[in-house]
Amino acid sequence: MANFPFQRLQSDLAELIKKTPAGQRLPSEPDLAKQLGVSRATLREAMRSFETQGLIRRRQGSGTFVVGKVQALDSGLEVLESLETIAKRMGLEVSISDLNIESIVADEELSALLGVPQDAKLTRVRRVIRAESRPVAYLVDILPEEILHIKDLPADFHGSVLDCLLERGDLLTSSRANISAIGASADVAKPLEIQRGDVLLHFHAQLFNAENKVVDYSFSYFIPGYFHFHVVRRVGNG
Amino acid sequence: MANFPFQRLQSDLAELIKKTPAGQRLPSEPDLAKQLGVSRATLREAMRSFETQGLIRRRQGSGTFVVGKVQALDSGLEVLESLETIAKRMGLEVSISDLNIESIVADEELSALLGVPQDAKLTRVRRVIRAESRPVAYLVDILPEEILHIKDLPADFHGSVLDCLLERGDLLTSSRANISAIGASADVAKPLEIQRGDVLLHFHAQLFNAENKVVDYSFSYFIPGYFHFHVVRRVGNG
DNA sequence: CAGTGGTCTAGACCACACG
DNA sequence: GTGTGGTCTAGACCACTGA
Repeated sequence: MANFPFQRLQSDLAELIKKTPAGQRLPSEPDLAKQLGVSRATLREAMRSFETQGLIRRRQGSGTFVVGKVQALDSGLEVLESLETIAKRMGLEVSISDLNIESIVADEELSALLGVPQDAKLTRVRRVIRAESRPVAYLVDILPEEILHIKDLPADFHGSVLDCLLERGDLLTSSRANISAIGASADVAKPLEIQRGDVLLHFHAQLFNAENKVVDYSFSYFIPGYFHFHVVRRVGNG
Repeated sequence: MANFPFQRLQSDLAELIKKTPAGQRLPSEPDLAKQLGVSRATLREAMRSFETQGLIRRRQGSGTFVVGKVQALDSGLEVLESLETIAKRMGLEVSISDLNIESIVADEELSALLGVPQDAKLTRVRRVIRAESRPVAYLVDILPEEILHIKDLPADFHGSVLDCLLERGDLLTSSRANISAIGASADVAKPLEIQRGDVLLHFHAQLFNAENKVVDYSFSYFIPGYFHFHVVRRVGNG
């Protein structure tokens, strides 16, 4: 018995996943745990990283499946584009699910972020973005109702609030995005069909119009393996 | 007994941490688990997110401590600056530890990334960056030996390879950084004094000189709570 | 040395998918 | 119903800290 079960386990798992054809189901967790000589808890912990890399997908009630090589959505951060636009350019299919549109009221935090009075009415749009039928991102946009009323959203809304505003002719200039990493909370883990605590890349951003007013505040959660975000950084004058 | 132990647990923990003075030790894990009516495994899972937020710090053998409010290092991604430069501008103390400088040989991957022949000699610099004595980032730079030989590093090297090259007068233009999120591997968890699997923000970047040659390839791992990275994104012409 | 966090185990019960 | 992954428990052993 190795002294470091976890390291061994990860390489064993990597090998197993590699040699399993795409779409195939892995042995069940209890079986696999026995085969690999570890407890189920340890096995599950080791599987997490493979899931955030997009190599496997677990589905409650049905099993854990090996995923074929995924084409990640590739985007430079200097330009703000919708995921739809990026996907289209790359020739990928994306769709949305779990669409939820609600009218909410500004609390202290939102009133500060959006520059509106407290208790102002807001529109919140939440949805899951899927690439090749897999959930890959969870997006939440919050806008003042004057900017976007629930009724303003087209019946065939297909995922991007940004594209909606642009098509309408709104003059938008830029977005300020904060970039972080978080563990998935229960709220976001469920729609993304991942485990609570799984690693996510997280943006929260303010979108500005030509008058420098905030028209949209958004939270975005990305499953890392499905995205390649990059940015070119100028070297500061030394 | 609540049906959702975890949610309750997280808010109970948040409250406990809030009302505990900075620097104070929390009860031990077995004690706390009993107090809160959960198993130790569940308690530890719930504590993870507070650690990546920089609210608590766990030290093996001594205990879990509440951390006073931290001033995060704030940086725009348009400009590449060393963490040292950022910290200095903000009036924060940073130091380095676990400095390791080695000569290595290019494998296939590194030869492609750095644009050097396979088996070329490279210099690798690894170190932990600490802010107010806490580990907050783990940085690895890899450069061709012609660019930076081990002997070229000053005896008083204090953390930034970028600053080193700039002070020497190298003409550097820009860096291309890829941004992702990962769970900490054992290798990086140990020097950062966090748990394996904890959430980290991850950059890997190529640094270019005036001739558009790659002079440095770097991996960076950041504990999310100690950093605020942001970027201004131009709205793509719709 | 006693007490702490770090890791792992074995087993239980649940919610969900599918036949 | 049966089998899957999702969650939680109770307890063990280890490595480390600090008196």
